[in-house]
Amino acid sequence: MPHDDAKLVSLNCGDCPIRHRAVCARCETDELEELERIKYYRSFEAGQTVIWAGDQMDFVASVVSGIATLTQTLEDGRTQMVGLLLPSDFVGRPGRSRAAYNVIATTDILMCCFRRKPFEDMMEHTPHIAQRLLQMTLDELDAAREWMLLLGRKTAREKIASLLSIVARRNASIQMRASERDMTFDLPLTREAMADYLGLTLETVSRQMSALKRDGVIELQGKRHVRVPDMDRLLLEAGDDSDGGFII
Amino acid sequence: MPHDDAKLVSLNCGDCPIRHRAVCARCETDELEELERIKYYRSFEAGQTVIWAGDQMDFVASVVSGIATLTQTLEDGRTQMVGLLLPSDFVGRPGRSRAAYNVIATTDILMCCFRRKPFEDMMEHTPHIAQRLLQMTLDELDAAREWMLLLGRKTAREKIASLLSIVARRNASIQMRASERDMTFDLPLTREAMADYLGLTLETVSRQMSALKRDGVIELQGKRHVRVPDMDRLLLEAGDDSDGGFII
DNA sequence: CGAGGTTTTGAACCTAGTCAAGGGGCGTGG
DNA sequence: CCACGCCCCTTGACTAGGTTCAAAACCTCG
Repeated sequence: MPHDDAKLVSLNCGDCPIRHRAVCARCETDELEELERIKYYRSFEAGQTVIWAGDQMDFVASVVSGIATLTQTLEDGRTQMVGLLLPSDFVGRPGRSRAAYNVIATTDILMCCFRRKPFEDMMEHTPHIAQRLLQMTLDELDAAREWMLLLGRKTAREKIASLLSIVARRNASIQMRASERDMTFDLPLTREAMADYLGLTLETVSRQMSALKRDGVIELQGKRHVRVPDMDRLLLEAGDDSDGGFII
Repeated sequence: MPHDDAKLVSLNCGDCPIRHRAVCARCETDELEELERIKYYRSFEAGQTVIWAGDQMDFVASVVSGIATLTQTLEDGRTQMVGLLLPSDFVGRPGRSRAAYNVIATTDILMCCFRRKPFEDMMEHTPHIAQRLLQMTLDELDAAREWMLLLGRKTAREKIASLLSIVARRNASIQMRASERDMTFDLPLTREAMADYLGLTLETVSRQMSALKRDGVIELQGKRHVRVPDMDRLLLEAGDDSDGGFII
């Protein structure tokens, strides 16, 4: 039995930090009440495995806070990250009883879980949930496809620059100041996790980080704290279209 | 204006070859009638571009027959395939007015199109469509993630073997004889398209095809016709788990 | 038969991987 | 307080897998 060490938490949906971005975003008050009855919280510490691929999984969940990764592995141990789970992201698939991927907590995380069967039943008569889940899944599919371009066609340097701009952009959107050229943030990932994200080795990640630093594209304070003096320069290094690939 | 040369076709939903697998799979007769009113057919010849990324797109569609590809490109021309569209697959995204990817017909194709606005409206009050679309999108997301593992972590030889087993398996499922060890099929893709799928150059694809042939994993009659004498051997070469990665 | 597109093959090159050693920060325990 | 071990990261030297550039074979279609 996993999850033995999950701590118990209680939270009112109305006060939930991801209330307006998670699967429940479109739910009305009465629908929230129904969800409230089947939900429970679980927390995991940084480094813990939330679920192993192939495990029985009788819940689905939203990430409330913290960061987790979705990874896939080949028998010989080669591993590829296939998803990065941020607050409000959804874990699990309605209608599927076994996990398809490993879910690993990168930082301490809190998850809002729903027992799978009741959740599936509720989806049947609550279009608001299915609608929101569809929207979220379509967004994830777009992100996965962007990522495929990165994995298949970008150079190591471009891959690193792309990852940094993604993290920077996400950070900016949280702090609500996307316009500034100068950006500072903490990398939530180890070099190894970055390598698994980008389809590289950790040595290559390290070398390219050093190269970007040497070339003045980024500044490092410690291993994880990054300053980007010129965001446009970084985006250029990432090799994307100048607009960052946004489509409305 | 593109699509000038699209041929007109007429088809009754009841007789449609993708009736039970496309977005409309779960629709009742009355819902089909409503769809029938907003649908129209378009056909494209092999090699034609159906849509350019960024183009205005005022329809969504199902592939009825033939094969198309979804590709993304960097400014310098590097291109990565991010989706392979087979009969019953869905094109376009409700709620989005501009295409995110290039859609290119690989063979002659026939598409069943729905004007976007009416389709979106219909989705609102027809849960059967949204439900089916969610299911299809989740499947696509799984496929994309499997693909990410391939792009990020597999060797050229494993990539080729993986692609061949995917095509072989799909072929078997259409012909309903998955149990046979020996399989024969036509590759629907050029070497260049294979390369774009796998994140390789066409030269590498060609070399690895030759190597697999030399090693007796596959037999070639012409460039495109493939015979796999031992499917298990091919799956082994693909580097996946022995079960092919199926999860129920 | 010739033209154009597709594929194969060869040789040189280069990017990223592999293997190995060492640095730096941090917590624990003497 | 310092020493030690541990983990994470960096750097170096070498290797290998895949790309690039180039040429030629193959196919199909007019």
